[in-house]
Amino acid sequence: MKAQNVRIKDIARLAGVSIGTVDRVLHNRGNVSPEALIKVNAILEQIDYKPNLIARTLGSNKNFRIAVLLPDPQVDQYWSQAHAGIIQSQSEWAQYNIQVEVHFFDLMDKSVFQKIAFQVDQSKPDAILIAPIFYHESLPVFERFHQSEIPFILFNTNIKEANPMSFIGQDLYQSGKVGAQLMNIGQHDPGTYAVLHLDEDVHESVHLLEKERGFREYFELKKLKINIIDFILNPNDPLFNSKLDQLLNEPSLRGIFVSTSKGTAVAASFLEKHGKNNIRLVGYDMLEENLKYLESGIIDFLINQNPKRQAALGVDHLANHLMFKKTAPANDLFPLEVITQQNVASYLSSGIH
Amino acid sequence: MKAQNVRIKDIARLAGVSIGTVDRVLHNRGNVSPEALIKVNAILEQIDYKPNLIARTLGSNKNFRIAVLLPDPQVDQYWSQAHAGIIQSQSEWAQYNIQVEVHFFDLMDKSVFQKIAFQVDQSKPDAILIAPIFYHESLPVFERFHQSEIPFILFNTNIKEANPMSFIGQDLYQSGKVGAQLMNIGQHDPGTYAVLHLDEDVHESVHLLEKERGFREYFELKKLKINIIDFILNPNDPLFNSKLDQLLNEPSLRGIFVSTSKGTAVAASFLEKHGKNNIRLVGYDMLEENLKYLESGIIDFLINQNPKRQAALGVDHLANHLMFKKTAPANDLFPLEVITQQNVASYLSSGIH
DNA sequence: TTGAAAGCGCTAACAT
DNA sequence: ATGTTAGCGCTTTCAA
Repeated sequence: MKAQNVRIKDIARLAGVSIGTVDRVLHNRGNVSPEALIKVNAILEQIDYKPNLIARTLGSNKNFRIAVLLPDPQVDQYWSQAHAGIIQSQSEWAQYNIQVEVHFFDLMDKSVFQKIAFQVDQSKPDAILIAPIFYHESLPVFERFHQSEIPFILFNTNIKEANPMSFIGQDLYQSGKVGAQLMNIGQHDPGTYAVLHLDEDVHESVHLLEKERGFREYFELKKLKINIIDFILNPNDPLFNSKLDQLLNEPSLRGIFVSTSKGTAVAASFLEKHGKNNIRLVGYDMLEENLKYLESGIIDFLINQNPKRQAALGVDHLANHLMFKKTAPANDLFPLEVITQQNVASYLSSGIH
Repeated sequence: MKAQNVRIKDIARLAGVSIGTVDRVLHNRGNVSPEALIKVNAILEQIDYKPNLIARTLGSNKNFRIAVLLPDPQVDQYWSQAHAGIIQSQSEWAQYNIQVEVHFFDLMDKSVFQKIAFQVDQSKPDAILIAPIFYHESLPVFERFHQSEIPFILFNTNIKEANPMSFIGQDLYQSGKVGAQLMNIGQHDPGTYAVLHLDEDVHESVHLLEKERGFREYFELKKLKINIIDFILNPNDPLFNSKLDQLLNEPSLRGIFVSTSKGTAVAASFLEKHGKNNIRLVGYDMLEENLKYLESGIIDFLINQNPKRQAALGVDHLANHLMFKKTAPANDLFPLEVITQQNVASYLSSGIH
């Protein structure tokens, strides 16, 4: 029942000053004479002082607000998984008097995004976690955050110009290379491969193309001469069905790589409809529909972006920053998890996901 | 700066008793009159009291000791990764006055294991984390732990009879099925597959055979008629080399599944020596040597058991149990992570691993 | 059986 | 500029 750490009180005694002075030195609060400063610093250099964070938290009895800006989880399961991550960390940090408030914006309405973001800024939260889906609309938002000196973390989508506290997400280029490798395993004869960007909007297209770049580069580096065709398709396009049908009738087609989570199930449904069992399908994320097609063998691989953990970690980083002054990594790049029929259950049951 | 939770003080005021009495009721410490009990419980039922764990920790200024029993990390990189996980959580919990002490035992010497385990038991730690490599030698150890009423968690190796607080690790049967699937992807013609259990000792053989069972079952369920041969080999066996050479000369050999992390590199070196590039190799864990062979393409897939996180999580569960009375899950089954040439970097760089 | 009070280590307001 | 003191919410001891 001992092995005590050094306390402020001890430092004060050793330096021959009061605990108030030590506290001032430790936090650079000023109002301390050069002599006192020297005495205290002398002790601090000899001794390994680790502040008791528990006591600090209790003593300073602070309340923090973390605002989260998230696409509406009602519309998209990917974002509802992210939301689940927020909910989780919300309850974890409640005991530290950190309030996590979520603000949704419509994936289809860019103007609303800015409006909400500015409102959030005006409400002066202590920190912000944001999924900046809309590139152009985000830039002025980041500008505001910086003006208001509110620390913020990006997740899911990286925007270099944002200059955030940190980014949480995956390396999309490398992600595309993983997709290509999964496509290539055990495929011996050359053929045609399709890269599909299926999305209602092109707002994410920059990022999606990054995946395609990785995908293509893989085959180039391996010096594999194959035929790659790409499509940027809006499922609401009247020509959508005919275009996909046409693609599937291509006899040399060996595999399809879909860059979006929602699009993965769409592509799978087409493969199923056409009864194409020998075309490899690689897509993204553990959405319910995707899991169904993984189970039935239509989808061969899913690359898991783990939105839940991304979101939860975002809140954690911010909370640790506010509460314990811990610095978050500038880039928290997530592993590129490969999900198959055989390991999917282990991912679903593990508490981490 | 508000949104306060209910405090003990509030409950005391509402119930018309002192905070001491409320505390006694909350912790069933007795010495409470029926009338007081009723009054306090009445309030507790109306109100959602969530104790401030920070304050509790500080108030009850306790010291806990967690003992970890681990194979010597000097000998085996797998265990040095586990050790790294311990080190990490050690520093995280230090601020809570929780001391994590590690005790190593020799992988080659079962008798030492028991001796050390009994010593640990006698030193009366508050909780124990143990990797029970030796099945028979472990049973009496668990017996002692139960007698001493020391809560303990198993990791890496599950022993049903141990009746521990929880087990942390992977589902080995399912792990074997993943191995089989990775072996099977894109393999069209039937052939011969080898399952290799390469280990200095047979102490883990029960568990290794569980992997083999999953491996075989995969092909049976898929109704794929292939030829599977298995070897239990000790690398120190004088016949070891010739046996492996013989295997590699089998022309119908399509793939090798190695059930141990160390054995994976051994098998890889043989494949390299024989210049066999078209034999698929699936093994375990991100040991340095394995990563080298993954890089060069000799190893096709690694299944990651994530010893570091297993160990760290073990300490976390115990610490949360002691500190915050949180109950750990009875089984914390880890995802069966698939590592390839293209996603290995993302695993290495992600802070989680 | 009960209430009062000291203390955990730190912060922050308040005298001096 | 410096020391003192009153909290933060809880545990634990000590009188009553």
